[in-house]
Amino acid sequence: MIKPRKATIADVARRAGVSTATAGRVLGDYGYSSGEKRDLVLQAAKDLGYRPNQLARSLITGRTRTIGFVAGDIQSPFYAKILRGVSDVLEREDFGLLITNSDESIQQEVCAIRLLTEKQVDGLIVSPCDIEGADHLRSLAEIMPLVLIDRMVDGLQVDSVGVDSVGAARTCIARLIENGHRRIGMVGEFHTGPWTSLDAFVQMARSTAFPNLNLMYPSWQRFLGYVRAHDEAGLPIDSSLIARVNSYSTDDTERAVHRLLSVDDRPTVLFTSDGQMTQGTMAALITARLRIPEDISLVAFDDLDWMAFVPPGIDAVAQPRRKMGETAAGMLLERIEGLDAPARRERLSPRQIQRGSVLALST
Amino acid sequence: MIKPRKATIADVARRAGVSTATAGRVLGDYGYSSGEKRDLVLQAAKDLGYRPNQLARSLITGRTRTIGFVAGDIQSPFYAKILRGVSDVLEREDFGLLITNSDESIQQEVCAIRLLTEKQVDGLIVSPCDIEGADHLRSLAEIMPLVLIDRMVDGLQVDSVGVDSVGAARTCIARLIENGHRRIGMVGEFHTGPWTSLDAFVQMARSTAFPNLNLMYPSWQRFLGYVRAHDEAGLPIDSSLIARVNSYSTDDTERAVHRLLSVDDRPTVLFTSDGQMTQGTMAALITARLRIPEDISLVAFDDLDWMAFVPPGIDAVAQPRRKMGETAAGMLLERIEGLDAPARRERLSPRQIQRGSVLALST
DNA sequence: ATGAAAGCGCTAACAT
DNA sequence: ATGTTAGCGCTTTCAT
Repeated sequence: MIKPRKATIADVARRAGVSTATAGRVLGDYGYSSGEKRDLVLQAAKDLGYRPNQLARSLITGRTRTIGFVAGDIQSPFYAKILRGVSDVLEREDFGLLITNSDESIQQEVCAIRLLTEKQVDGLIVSPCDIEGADHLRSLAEIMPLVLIDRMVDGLQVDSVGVDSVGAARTCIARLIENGHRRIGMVGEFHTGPWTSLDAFVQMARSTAFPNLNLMYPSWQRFLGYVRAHDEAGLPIDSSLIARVNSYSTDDTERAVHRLLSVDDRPTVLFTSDGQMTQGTMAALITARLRIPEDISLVAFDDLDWMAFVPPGIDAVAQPRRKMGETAAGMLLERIEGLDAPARRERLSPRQIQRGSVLALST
Repeated sequence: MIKPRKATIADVARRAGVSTATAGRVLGDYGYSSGEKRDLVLQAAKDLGYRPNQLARSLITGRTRTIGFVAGDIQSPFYAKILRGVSDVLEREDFGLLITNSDESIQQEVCAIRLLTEKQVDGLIVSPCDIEGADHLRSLAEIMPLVLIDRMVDGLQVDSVGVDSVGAARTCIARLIENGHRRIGMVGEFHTGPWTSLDAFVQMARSTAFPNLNLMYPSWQRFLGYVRAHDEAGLPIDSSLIARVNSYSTDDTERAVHRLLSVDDRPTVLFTSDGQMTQGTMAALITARLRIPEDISLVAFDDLDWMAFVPPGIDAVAQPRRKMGETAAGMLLERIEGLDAPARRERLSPRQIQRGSVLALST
């Protein structure tokens, strides 16, 4: 591999018989330039196969036309779809996209952000792994535009995009109740968050002085929707119906679901709080040889590719993931362009998809 | 958002009472420095909250510690998993990852590569959308390390990673034949490639002067495996059993499969050539109300998350996607470190997973 | 071991 | 409209 020294603006200028400034002006498309010199420079650039060095340009302008994305795990369909939306918007604007995984670890998140800022990205989209104590995000927001996705952070006034988890879960659970379900199981990742017990959370959910909904993890928000729907229907909350999974692992989820199903009066339907939980739950139902919806009904938060095939089709709350990515990228670009406005909260509405995995119970 | 001017090496040097060269040496960890000055500089850097500007460093060293990845579509599980593997290896080496989508369009691929090279990436991993006429890749390979993934390019001597598609398909089809299947349908994306008709391909597959296997699209390679298995078993090839889909669209695939199933003597088993084809095929089978494996058997190339749940579990040829990404990234980093060796072809072996979607036919 | 100075490739004042 | 010059923040000779 021979690396021929690449042509610089000085080379082009020399060949065109103009100054570097003029060459820069036509090549960089800024400032004045006459048609004559213009052609000269363009021709010279072509002859030499000139390619601009964005690094040099960025060093001086202070802008890289590159943004960073810190995802939980880019291989999960949730982030992969979001990433696609982000990427589409950026491509249109000729921006680059640097990606990293946090694996839900605050240390990795900090490292990822340091890497990205040192590479001088113009802005960052982060799906923060902690909604509190995120001091690094607070100081980050002071030095560059930041958009949060999926989760918000306490006391951080920056743009963010997410979905109306509480409302969507409420609607979803309300339908189950209308269909005669009374023992509604839920499978969620409740490892994180300030509430030690689910009952404590339920207590608080019913008090008037409830903390800002946005400051809860999505799974807690979905649980809140679950509680709200029950309260509205006058149904009690039985916390033995909630499988509290302590990780995003499929195996842990499967085990938790098995425990949930092994009780005397097992739930007639299961509601899962996200894609990971849904996969573990499906695995558990298959192992337990339970048919959907004859033996047990199922509704999932987050729609996945296979839900349309798996007979009889799995009902889902579909999050507009690609749109979330597009929105986040759009907001970030506006900030990068200099938009000075109060922090915006974009709350997209999930779509309820019914396919036949919920049995109507005759009560 | 107030942007306090960021501390530079000059600021640190001034505060520490040393020259910028010395400050640079300790901060950049190169050259000599005495313990005394060292502490001074480190302390000053800490006080000022100094963060190096990698851009400036890169401009001078000519290396950005960033590589680019041109995928077909990052939201597909295939690329998303590969990307994760790439990302893991890079993270360990403190490299950044810029990603782009080609959407299987040569124009977009060219644009993506231009964007990435202008940002001065140290190397590129590309899943090329065309295996011939890829001049831009040839000239790219002359100026920076390049690793190809999933597909190779005619006449391009660079490192590449893929799987043994021919062998894996052959093994897979051979098992179907052993199980008594005689009418084996295949669903593949055969839009691209030099062969106008499947029969012409089969002719060539049987001739001794066969072109380099690596210079075929994966779906053609898989079809070759299909042909080989048939030839070995002395079974004729009936091209009416091959659904030739002309895009990666699920709808097109579904239609093609419906046509395949509407013939008098329809196939007893379907073999799909990749994840996209599998999804379309599943949708078609559900619509046609065919049960797996009672009414029709199914084997898929590429294992997807849901294949373990969908009763009775879908048999699959599992590609080590994450490993493919790790391997590609590893090879690229070696080249970036200066490795000078002939082009390497890494061919990973897929794993055959049997779950129960193939019925043993009594013949 | 340290400092002075040059310069990576480009843009941005400032002249003219 | 064009050229001259001075950097952006850092690394890298080359002296000392």
